[in-house]
Amino acid sequence: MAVTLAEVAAACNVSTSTVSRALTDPEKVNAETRTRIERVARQLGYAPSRAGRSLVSGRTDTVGLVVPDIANPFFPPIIKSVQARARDKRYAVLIADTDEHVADELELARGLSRQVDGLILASPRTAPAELTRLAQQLPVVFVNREVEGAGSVVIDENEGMQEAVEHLVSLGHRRITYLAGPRRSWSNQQRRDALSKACADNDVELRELGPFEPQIQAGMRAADLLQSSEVAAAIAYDDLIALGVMSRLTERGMQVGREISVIGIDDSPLSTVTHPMLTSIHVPAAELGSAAVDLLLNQLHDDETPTTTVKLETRLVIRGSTGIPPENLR
Amino acid sequence: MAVTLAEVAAACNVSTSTVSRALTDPEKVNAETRTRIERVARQLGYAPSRAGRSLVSGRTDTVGLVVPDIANPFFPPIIKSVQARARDKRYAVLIADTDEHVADELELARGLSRQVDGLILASPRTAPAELTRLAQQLPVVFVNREVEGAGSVVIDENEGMQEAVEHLVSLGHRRITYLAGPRRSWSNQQRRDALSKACADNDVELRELGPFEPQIQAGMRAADLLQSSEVAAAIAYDDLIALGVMSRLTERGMQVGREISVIGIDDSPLSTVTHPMLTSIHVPAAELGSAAVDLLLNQLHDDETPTTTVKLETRLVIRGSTGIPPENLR
DNA sequence: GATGAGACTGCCAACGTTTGCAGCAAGAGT
DNA sequence: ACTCTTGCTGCAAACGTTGGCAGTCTCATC
Repeated sequence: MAVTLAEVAAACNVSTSTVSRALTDPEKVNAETRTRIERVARQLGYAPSRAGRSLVSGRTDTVGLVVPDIANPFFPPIIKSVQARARDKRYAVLIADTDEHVADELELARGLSRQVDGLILASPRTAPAELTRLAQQLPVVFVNREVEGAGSVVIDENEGMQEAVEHLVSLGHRRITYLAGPRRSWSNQQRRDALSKACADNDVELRELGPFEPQIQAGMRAADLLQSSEVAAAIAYDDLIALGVMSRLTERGMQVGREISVIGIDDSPLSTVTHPMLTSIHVPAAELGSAAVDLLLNQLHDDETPTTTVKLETRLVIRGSTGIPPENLR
Repeated sequence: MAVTLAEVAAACNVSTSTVSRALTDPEKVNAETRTRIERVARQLGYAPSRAGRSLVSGRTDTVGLVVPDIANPFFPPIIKSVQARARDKRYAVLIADTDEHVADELELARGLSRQVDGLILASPRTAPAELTRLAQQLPVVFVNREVEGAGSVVIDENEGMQEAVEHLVSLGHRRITYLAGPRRSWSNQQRRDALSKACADNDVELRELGPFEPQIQAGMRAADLLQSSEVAAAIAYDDLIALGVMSRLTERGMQVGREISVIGIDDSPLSTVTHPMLTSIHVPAAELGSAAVDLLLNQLHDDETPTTTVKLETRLVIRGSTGIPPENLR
């Protein structure tokens, strides 16, 4: 079916080795024959067989990417940047979606691990011990999670949270409710801690509702809880929950940004489709992806680079969903 | 590094052939040795090398999927269902994102074609001749586009459009503006034709604005055009444009669903986050994906099955973004 | 003219798997 | 006791690529 080295070799009256060298190690072969081989190869439409190459090299030139939910708008930018960076470096990307199903996560990663050189796990929720074990079996980089003995790219939500709390305080809020993400989520812990610290620093009372799955529906559920507990300011685990909250509250006649302030996290493109637009803590999603690829590829090529953690900054993006609290709730 | 057939064979005192057979053709080997081999293989954590297998079989057990934009909420459900179905059938999925860059589309597909058994192209915008040519080189299934000589899964927007127009007419609209998608998009043509027919059937005047890229920003641009041309009812090429329109109009103080009616197409999850919620023509995205995989796998296994076109139905989902037009615009 | 160096190329083994073919042993039928 | 079948297993080739090693040829040097 496909054109092989042997066919090119035959057409050029040289051996397969020479063709192979001409195409991968151009200096090692006579300039004249090289150009001839290159011409014929192009003419015949030769493309090296990945399988053949992979068999002898032991590499697949493919990386795996496991995400919890492609439909969550937080991930597509990450996926895109992973793909773009990988493509630059001549790597293909195999993607798996766990559908937020924690139990499948490890299984999918293991399945992928057989056909890739390295793995990127985005926002994994599997137990730390398992992840460490996985990272011992092949190069793995974690996004949005720090794992012992493996490379990680994480975000530092402290600044963003600090800014968010200060923003609310400056508007007159003294009480903030956190709409928690999944109970065992690492980033939920990070965000809660960051918020907790920011609240303590600013002498703000912190309450919590949840946990909620990072989905719009869950946010709608959160909205009803919020409404019945007379909350004036809420920071959600992520934009999806925040958007669900806004949608539901607006539907029920509340004026978001006046009667209640809502802040999301991720600053996904959706933040701008609602009215008012969602104030959100910006997360540099594209950089998360490319940094992860860089880390992984370093680990693949430069034998044993230390497993570092890259930390990216966050900042608050103020839009219309936050405002001065009503008098009775200050 | 990885456990090979040979190691399992050595541990069992049999030949590699026997191990291979025991694991792939269980009936061909003695029950006793088979169970022994299976046990040892599991114990050693043996997993067949895809490269080795691929080399002899000529197959990769991988399918490629090319989408225009992962971040467009229309595609994630398709991607998910493609992955799910492929996984059921023991296929891996390689994904490429063209970033709406038409020129890259073919290049990405060709790149992928070297490492997959078949290809699924979602909403491609490449010229028909090129697509036909591609389909001659390897099995390809097109989603949201009909191509000569290749399998296709498309949607029939006629019913949905008919329902949409009837819905608007029943509310009192006599004029509809179509917010066109990309000029050379096949599905834009389909949608425009379906709308055109529905309008003719219902004696409604049809106008058009555009083209617009399927992005929220473009929708915002469309909103300003709409506002300056006193339109009371608009049907957008897709939800993203519709959402951008709504967002921008609301921001500028217009009451969507009262002063102006907006209808989207795709019925993406985002339709419910806005206020009012977006009336949209529902497209069975999940079925698009799984049908595409089924078609492709048929093509891969049952030698030469006829290249059929699967057509899926659409229907209108009425929400709050449509309503009775203001008196002066009837 | 013998020797050496250097440039280039071919041979061959190896990667891990599958599979046609042949070999072998055991049992059945005559 | 002989053949024939049946059931199981091993041998070896093949898939396409790479790379170590050795071979050939040319040319310069002494």
